[in-house]
Amino acid sequence: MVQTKQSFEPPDRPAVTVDVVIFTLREREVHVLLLKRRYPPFADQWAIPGGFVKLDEPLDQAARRELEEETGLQDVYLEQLYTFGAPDRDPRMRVISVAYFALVRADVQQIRGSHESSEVQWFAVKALPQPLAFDHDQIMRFALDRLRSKLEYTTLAFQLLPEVFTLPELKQTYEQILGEKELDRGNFYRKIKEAGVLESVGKQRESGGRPAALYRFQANRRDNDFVFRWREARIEPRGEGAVDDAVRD
Amino acid sequence: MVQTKQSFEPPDRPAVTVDVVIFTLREREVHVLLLKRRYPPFADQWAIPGGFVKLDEPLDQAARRELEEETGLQDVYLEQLYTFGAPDRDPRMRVISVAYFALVRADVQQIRGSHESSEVQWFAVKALPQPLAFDHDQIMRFALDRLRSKLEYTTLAFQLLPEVFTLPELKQTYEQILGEKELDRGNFYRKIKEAGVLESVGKQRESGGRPAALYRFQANRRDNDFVFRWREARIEPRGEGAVDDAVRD
DNA sequence: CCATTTTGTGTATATACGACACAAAGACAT
DNA sequence: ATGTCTTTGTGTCGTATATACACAAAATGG
Repeated sequence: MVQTKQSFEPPDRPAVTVDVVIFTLREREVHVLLLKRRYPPFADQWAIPGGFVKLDEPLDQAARRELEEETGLQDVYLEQLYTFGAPDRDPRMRVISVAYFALVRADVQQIRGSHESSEVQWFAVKALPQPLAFDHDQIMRFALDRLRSKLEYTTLAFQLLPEVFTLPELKQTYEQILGEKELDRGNFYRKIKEAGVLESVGKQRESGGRPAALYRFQANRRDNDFVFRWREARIEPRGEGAVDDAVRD
Repeated sequence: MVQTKQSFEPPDRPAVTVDVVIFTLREREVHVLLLKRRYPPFADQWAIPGGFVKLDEPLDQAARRELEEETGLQDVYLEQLYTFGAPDRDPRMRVISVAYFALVRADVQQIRGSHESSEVQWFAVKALPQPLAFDHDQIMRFALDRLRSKLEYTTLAFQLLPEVFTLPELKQTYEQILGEKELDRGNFYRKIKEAGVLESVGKQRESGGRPAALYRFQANRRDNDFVFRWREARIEPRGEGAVDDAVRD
């Protein structure tokens, strides 16, 4: 496939990697998966999993491969986040990183440890080790911002919950991601039910007080004409344009 | 800077380019800048301007360089769009393209023709030549989707208009980008004025009927805490997740 | 000076939002 | 049993916001 042609001789090439911010829900809190680096640079610091893109490999396939290597998970929600390319972000060489974020369900927890690095560990996003290696603090901020903002108008939260869940669990997930503020139960329930994306599973489950009804996300709704806006606990709308300004990438 | 280190020998590297979708307003319509390719592949087809990223060059600086080379413009709004990396998107070799979109003001029209390609031309987005070279049709769809969706909650439209403009012009710009449907004048005026981002310039200008008042965008509002939602002419919310699905990149 | 065109403003109705009260369903203790 | 406690679920009410639409204002031209 690589064939030299007239007037198409690219200069020295940067390396290209994918990094994947993997979110999940553990004990009702949002967590991300980090690896501890064994060698310099940034030895003994925590980093987002990632690796080189193979020459004939699509970008999101590379992201899925990394995800699978680190967690053993397949078929998770994956979305490209942003591409980071500051010339000095890796001191060894020019590395351009296409960052992704992934959401894995709370009930599929057969996460296997990785072989490559000394340690793999879930961290609550509220208690991340800092600083992370490379520019991964910045990537993490991007991922969290995106997750928060998309939560306001998509069904992303369902990707984090187990197959079957209760409304209090769903509500708590929203609160976790959006911030501290507690959402109003009545308004939340009404809005989510009016959206018509929930399917009752009839059963119940105990949790201290009155049992909560179980629901399942309407999987058949492949027509994603669904918009679920949540404004009550609005986070400061630091628009992406401003973010970009801050990147100076 | 490039130094070989232990256990960090990347495989053959893909080439990395930046492509820039450049939007402007010409005769009240949204246009994009395209180049006609002189050589294969895709000879004589139209393409989005772009080029290789230099080894020590930040990504958005590369995008600004391409933009400047093609249009002579500086200090325009620029935002990273998405990174396209399908292995076969360029038949010659593996090329990963970081796409950007730019908004240039209508009044700064000293666009100089390019030297590199045979032709440079503005096209109305409603009358694009098709198909474009490479996967540029897809990139164009992405850019338009992003422009539309960001128009609902940011001040992006002002980046397309000249320094001083009228409310009918602003309204028409929104209509152009959002689609066909005509927005309600009363509601639009009220909303935009309540947002408090307009500064009256007092003067007037003729246009057939009653003269329209002139306004300037409040530049001092660098604090982008401003949110301008427009819902009336809601476009089908094909969320980015769905878009990603469609990419299969 | 009256018709026409386009800009600008006001109003009325419907819908959505946010705060809050209260009922329902279990567990547990007395 | 009965009452208290806790959490879930539903209803309501005032307010804000959105949308549709009417009408006034400022020019132009016969």
